[in-house]
Amino acid sequence: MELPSFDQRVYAMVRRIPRARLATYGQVAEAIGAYGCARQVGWALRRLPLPSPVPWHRVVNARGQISFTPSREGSDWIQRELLLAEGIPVDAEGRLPLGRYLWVPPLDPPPLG
DNA sequence: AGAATGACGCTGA
DNA sequence: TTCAGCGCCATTC
Repeated sequence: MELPSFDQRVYAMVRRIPRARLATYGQVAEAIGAYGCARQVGWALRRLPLPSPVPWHRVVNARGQISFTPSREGSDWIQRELLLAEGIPVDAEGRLPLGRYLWVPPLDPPPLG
């Protein structure tokens, strides 16, 4: 068996974000045991072929804002549309009420209860 | 190998 | 609250 790659772990974790909930890059990184690797999470999502079953649009930055950049070639605006479709209000600058929709990541399994 | 880049995050002004 | 600066680290050149 081959250990899951970093990308695979990111995708598996993002898949666990429920509909109409939001997570930050840092949150996802920490949840897969890669604290401090928020940027790598962004790259992993960037490599995701679209469309995808992975709810990548539910991941935003810690400032509660969609990360807009030309390098995304429009996926940032698609992200805004997908979030609106889930009922999450997003203003023209990509800002959203992160606190009200923040996802609670699964905690590390305790050693023995 | 060394430098630049970036879908990030925290701190201080 | 907004903004600049710095730390971060895999990827890319």
